[in-house]
Amino acid sequence: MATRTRRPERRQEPLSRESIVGAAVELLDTVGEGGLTFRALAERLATGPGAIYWHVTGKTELLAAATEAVVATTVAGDDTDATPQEAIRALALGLFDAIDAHPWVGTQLARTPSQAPMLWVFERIGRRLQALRVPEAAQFTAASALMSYILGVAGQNAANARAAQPGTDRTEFLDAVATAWAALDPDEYAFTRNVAGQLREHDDRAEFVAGIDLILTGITARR
Amino acid sequence: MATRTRRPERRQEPLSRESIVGAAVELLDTVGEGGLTFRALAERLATGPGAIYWHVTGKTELLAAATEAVVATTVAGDDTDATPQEAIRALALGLFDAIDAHPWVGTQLARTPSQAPMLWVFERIGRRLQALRVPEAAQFTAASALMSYILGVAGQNAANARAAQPGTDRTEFLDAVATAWAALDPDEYAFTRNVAGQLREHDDRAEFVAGIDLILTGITARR
DNA sequence: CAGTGGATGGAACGCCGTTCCAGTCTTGGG
DNA sequence: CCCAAGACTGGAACGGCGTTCCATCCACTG
Repeated sequence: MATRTRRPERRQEPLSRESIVGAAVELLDTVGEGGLTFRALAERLATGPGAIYWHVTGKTELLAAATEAVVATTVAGDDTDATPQEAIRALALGLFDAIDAHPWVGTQLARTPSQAPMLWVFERIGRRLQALRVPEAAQFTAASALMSYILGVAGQNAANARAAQPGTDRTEFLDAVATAWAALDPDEYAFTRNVAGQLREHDDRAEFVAGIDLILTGITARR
Repeated sequence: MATRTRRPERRQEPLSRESIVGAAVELLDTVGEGGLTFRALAERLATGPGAIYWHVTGKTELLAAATEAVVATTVAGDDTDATPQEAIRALALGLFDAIDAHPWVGTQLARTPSQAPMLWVFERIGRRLQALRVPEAAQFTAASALMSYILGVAGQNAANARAAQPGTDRTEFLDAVATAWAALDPDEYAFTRNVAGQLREHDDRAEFVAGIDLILTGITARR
């Protein structure tokens, strides 16, 4: 065995807010939203639950910090010389992809939207709307509508990820829902039955930008 | 005192799924989302937690049932001879008002949207889109976009209700946020600062239908 | 070299959803 | 008319959660 060369550091790597948030993100990604526990986190960090509270006030703040950590990397890409529409699409898609990779981010954003990350998004969207020459009086409405839509999709993606959690792959899941739709009562659910096929074959990402474009069209179509 | 005329019923009013769901709705309305507890529910129903499980499989189903109970009353109003746009607006507004009165419904809908209530809404919206002569291939996209937007607003309303919970009235709350926005860094948050005034003075309901109209405009604006 | 305070981590508290089960009441078949 | 069977009740208990408490430790400072 190795000789005890020096008295070991207090910890190999001291606890810190960043290390805790990092471990929380890993835990959320691997075990899911319900898997983030102060006990599990403590075990992963080789410490006790109490120590974590020295660096973080509670679970709410921890979740907010984890969300910020993920979103910060995706919103980083700044201005390009794209058209305002393209820039908004790109911004929204960045968020979409982040949520797709980390579904719990969707839950968190939809749950407490007035946090810092959505403020970043709101600001970026707003600037592009200004570039689109949206009248000042309509800017808040337009930006809010885009935000609401994005948050709605975020929540739904998170919900779908939650629902499909077992071994089932995404296609299976979609297929199951589409089949259930197709089996609905023909009188009461005529429309839903009718679009079951589109549900089965649709591409989430493409649908998402299509929705963004719908709103952008509405915004730019002067009445 | 009254004489014991007959042996008392097992309970004055027997437990039933409906009575349990009703009590759950009352609890959610009065004490909030965190106040719905099987113990609190049992106390309100003068029974023990175990008895509730005879009628309801668990908290998830209870929340779903409570949500359905509330939404069912609002989606009840059926077809009129309004234009499709007006009908969609009315449908969405009905949902909005229900969520405004019961913020926990917003949380629930945004959290598990593939449940029955949102299917009702989806169907109704879809039929109106058909009436609008939206091309079949675009119907799923259009209906989904409207749903996502509605769910996004639902989640935000619930979040705001959660955030403002103390004694603060809505105007105060909005004022506080608007003031915070106005105090942001002028370089990093130029747009947000700019619309802080619109945030302060906006009407949630009006903004909501404005967003619906934006999407409807996008849907009906053939490219 | 003493002591002071930032940092640690294990134990404990109170509450939750859920399960278990010993009972009670109702009912319908013999 | 009785009594087994089963629907239904409600209190106790289980395991796990977020959070708090606190005895302890280590790196500094004077």
